[in-house]
Parts: sequence; C-alpha cells; structure tokens
Amino acid sequence: MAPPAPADTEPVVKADYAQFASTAEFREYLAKLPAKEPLAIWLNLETGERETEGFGTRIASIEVSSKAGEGRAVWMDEKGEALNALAPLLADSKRQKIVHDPKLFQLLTGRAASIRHATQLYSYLLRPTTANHNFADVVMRQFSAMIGGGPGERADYLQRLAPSLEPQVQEQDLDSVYEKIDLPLAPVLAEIERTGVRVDPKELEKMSRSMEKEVRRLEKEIWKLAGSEFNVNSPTQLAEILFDKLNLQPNARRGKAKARSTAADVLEELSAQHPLPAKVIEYREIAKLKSTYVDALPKLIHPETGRLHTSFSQTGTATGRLSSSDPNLQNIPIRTELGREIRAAFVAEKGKILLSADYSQIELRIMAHFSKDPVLVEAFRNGEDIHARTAQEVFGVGPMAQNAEHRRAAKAINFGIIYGLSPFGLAQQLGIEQKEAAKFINAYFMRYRGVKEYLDGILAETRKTGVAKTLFGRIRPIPEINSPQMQLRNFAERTALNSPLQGTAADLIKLAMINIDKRLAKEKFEAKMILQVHDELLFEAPTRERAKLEKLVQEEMEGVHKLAVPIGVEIGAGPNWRDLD
DNA sequence: CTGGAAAGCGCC
DNA sequence: AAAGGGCGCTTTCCAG
Repeated sequence: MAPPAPADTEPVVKADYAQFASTAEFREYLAKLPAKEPLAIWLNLETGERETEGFGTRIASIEVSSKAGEGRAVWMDEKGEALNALAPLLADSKRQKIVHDPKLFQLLTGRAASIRHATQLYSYLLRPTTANHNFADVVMRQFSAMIGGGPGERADYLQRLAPSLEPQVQEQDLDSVYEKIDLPLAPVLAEIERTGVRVDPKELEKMSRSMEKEVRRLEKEIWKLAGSEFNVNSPTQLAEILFDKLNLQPNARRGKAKARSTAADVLEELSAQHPLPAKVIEYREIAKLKSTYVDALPKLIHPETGRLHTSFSQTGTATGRLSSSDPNLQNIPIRTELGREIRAAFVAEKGKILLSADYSQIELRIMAHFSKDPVLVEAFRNGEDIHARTAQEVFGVGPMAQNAEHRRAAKAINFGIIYGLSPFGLAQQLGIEQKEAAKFINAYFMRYRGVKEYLDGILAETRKTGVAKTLFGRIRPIPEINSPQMQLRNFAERTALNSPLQGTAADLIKLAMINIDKRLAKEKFEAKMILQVHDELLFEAPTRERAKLEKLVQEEMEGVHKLAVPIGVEIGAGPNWRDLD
C-alpha cells in the first residue's frame, strides 16, 4: 500500500499530543528527543497528509515539509500554547504510524503499540548481515541518497522508506516474523532497558582492591620468571619473552600469522615447559574480569535509578539474536569461581528475588525437531541426559560405565554438531588426533542418521536458495555457500548449518518474552523481566510472587511453540542467577 | 588526541 | 592453508 507522494502545497500540521496531561509535560517530552530525528510520522491514508511527531531538542513543534529535501521546522510558541489550537487527531483506523526505530519510540513515548511500519526492522529482516541499520544508512542503501540534517527531509525519506521496504518484506515472506516477533518485541525490550538491573557497587569496589593486589603480585612473579620487566598485557612483548628469550616451543603448528600466538590454549601447552605461562593465564583471568566488569560496571550505574541500564540491539546480529551493549549484560562471568563472585554482585531489591529461567539444550532440541532423528527425539522425549546418551551412542558405553571423559567428549561432539564441526576442530577441542576425531564424527552420524540427512539437506537447500531459514521464516543470506574459494565456502557451510538452529532459538525466546510480558501486565504482576541472555530470561520479583511467576514463566517458555520434542525449561533463584550445566 | 586493527577473552 | 556458530569490551599498537 503505497502512500501518495508528499504534497507540494503547504502541508497540514498536526500534533499527536493527546497522551500528555499538560503542555508542560509535552515540552518535557520534546526536550528529550534526539536532535533532528523525526521520531515518527503519521500518514493519513485518505488524504496523504502527514503528521510528524518529534524532532530536535529545541524544537517544540510539529512540522511537515512540502517536498523532499525542503523540509522546514516550525517552532512552537514559547509558552507552548499554540499546540492547543491544533486540529484534533484523526481516527487511528485512517492512519498508519511510521517510525524508524520502534524501541527508541517506545522509550520516549511509551506508545510503540501504535506503530505500523518500523523501517529499521524492515531493513534488518531483509538484510540481517548488514552491520548498520541507522536511518541514514538505510536511506543510502535504498535510495542512494545522502540525507542532510533537515528534519523535513528526514521525515520525507521516512515516508518513502516504508512503502519501499514493506513489499520486499512481504515478497520474502518475512511479514509474519515482523508482525509476530520483531515488532511486538521492541516495546518489551524498551521496558527491560528502562527497568535496569541492580548491582552492588560496594561489593565490586571491594573486589577491585583485592584483585589489584593480586594482579600486581602476579605481575612481579612473571617479571621474575622472565628475568625482566615488561608489559604483561602486551601479546607482542609476551611473545618475545616466551619464544625468543625463554625459547619455548608451541606444539601445534598454527597458521603463519598466528605463529607467535599467546592465546590461552597455547599458554596451556607451554606450561609443561616453564612455570611462566601458567602465571600469565592466572594474571589474564584476573585482569580481564577486573577491567571489563569489576571496574567498568560501577561507572555505568545510572545516578537516578541506581541500576545498570543496558542497551539491546535488535538489528545487530546475522542470526536473529539480540546483542547487548553499554554495558553488555549478556556476557557477565559465571564460568570460574572469581566470575561467580562478580555475578553475585547482581542483586535484587530488598524484599525481592532474582529468578532465572533457561531453555535447556534448546538448539539440540530444535535439531531434533528439524531432523526428526529417532534417537535424538527419543532421548529428549524421555528426558535423558543428552550428552550421556551421545556418549552411549558414539562410544558404546552405557551410562553406568561412562567416565567424565566420555561425557566431556560427547558434549564437545554435540556442540560441534550445532556449530558445524570438523575433525580438526573436534581434535583440537579434545586434544586428540584428527583421525580419532574423524572416527567419532563418523560414529555419531552412523547412530544419528536423521541428523546426517537433515544437515545434508540443509546444505543442498542453502546452495539452491542462497539463504538460511529459521522455523519461523527469518532468513540469513549466505551467498558464499557457492563460492569457488574453499575457505569461504567451508565457512559458509558451517554458517548455513548453524544459523537455522541459533536463529530458531532466538525466535522462540523472543516469542516467549512477548507472551510473558503480556501476561505479567494482564495479571498485574509486580515482577519484571530484566534481562535476556540468548536462552535465558532473568526476572526480579517480590518474594511472594515467586511461585506464581515460576509457573507462568515455565508455561509460557515451554508452550511457546509446539515442537517434535518437549521444550525443557530450568528455573532457579539464587545469588548467582543460576547454576552451571 | 582520535580512530581503527589486532589480539585476546567474557558469555550463549 | 584453514580448520566450530553468534556477539561486545579492553588493551596495545600504530597511523593520522
């Protein structure tokens, strides 16, 4: 449905300010708008008239340009009284709201529910592998035009963008993902960002001091072992010490460029030859956690809310996952003991608890659903330990006869299957010969024939269509799948195998978030969703709501979509969010 | 002083 | 020759 071109006569100017109790409130709202970005435009479907909502910081007015490139800002009356004289709003049924960034719109106005076209999401769904979906970049790609700073011009392009992108979205059968998943998710994300997460800065400051001492101590030890002082944080300087001064020899021959790598797995090998590498591993763990979390997070606590407010990007990944930044709260430590101490500094308000809910083995379950592999499906239907089952299938050892090594290897194989494994990768992971790894992979595919057939089918399909697809139809273009360059092609093949799994998991948890958010509101919970970490949701709830919330979350996460296998959800509350696998 | 690349590593 | 998918942040190092 293409709206008429902007009229070239003097436009009708209207403001949608019905939401505001007073002019003062409206002006306060306008003051928070990002400079020069037309926040939204309303399109009158009958007349083609356009109303624009929200421009720059000082603009207290609503304006519509006459022609593309000739926009003009109209300033509000100093007292704000002019607004009261504006025409009443049109009925919503006769208008469509167009925005670029729906999450931003929700953050500023609280009214994303009225959005029909979100051009940023259109752009992302069509080209999820493109890094930027800024307004200017999207306009550039779509119209080969460089936008200036004028608000009217920007509004014009916003108006042109929607009817240009929407048919493409329909053409690619992405309209359902847009309507059912990505658009309704935007206000949910905005609310999570706005709520924030509480951390205890005192605890982190305490840790910082003790970690500082520890880092200094290790640094001195390292210098002593090296026989000279150098910057331990510099891989170049460290490589000189290790490979030139101490003459240590890495086992595995790496690629030319990586010949002098000082990465953790290399240091691990080298620690058999000299005590220094192990000290560097220890040093790095503490230094990393200190600089990235312990010292950085307190600085980002919002002065008014006292909480950390991350920013979620809904258009930043190739697979459909979210990403988190400023700070990234999707990579809070948990693996090591020190890491868990950091995580323990994330706390609930007094009288409340943190509750986390995880999808367990979600990608393997999706694999079971897609492949209908009898063994995999049976294992999940019986609620078996999936790594133990794989160990049994691949190594032929029953659960009782298995040792930790069997399960560890099986787990690596299962992960490898999801990531598109190679004998080399598995061999490196397990520290075994490539031939041995190849045998394991062969054995796996002998037992999981359905998985093998599914993966082969995906490759064939992707070669034909050039895109990977999730259960719900989200796509990821993978043109390199037919590249003559083996390296590019191999990479593309792994991507083609992984993307439907990772992307479907992302779709499922997004749907669950939308449904949970709806119910929390409808059933008047005080509990809030405060974080998403790919396959995990975190809530903060009054202690008394715990049981009800657990039930609700479990229901919605498990029932989000019918798969060939049950969807497992693990729920827990505690100081560390949750326990490790 | 700023920006970007590279190395390294935190998470799922 | 490279060799498991997806991210963001910190540090070093170097160019402008």
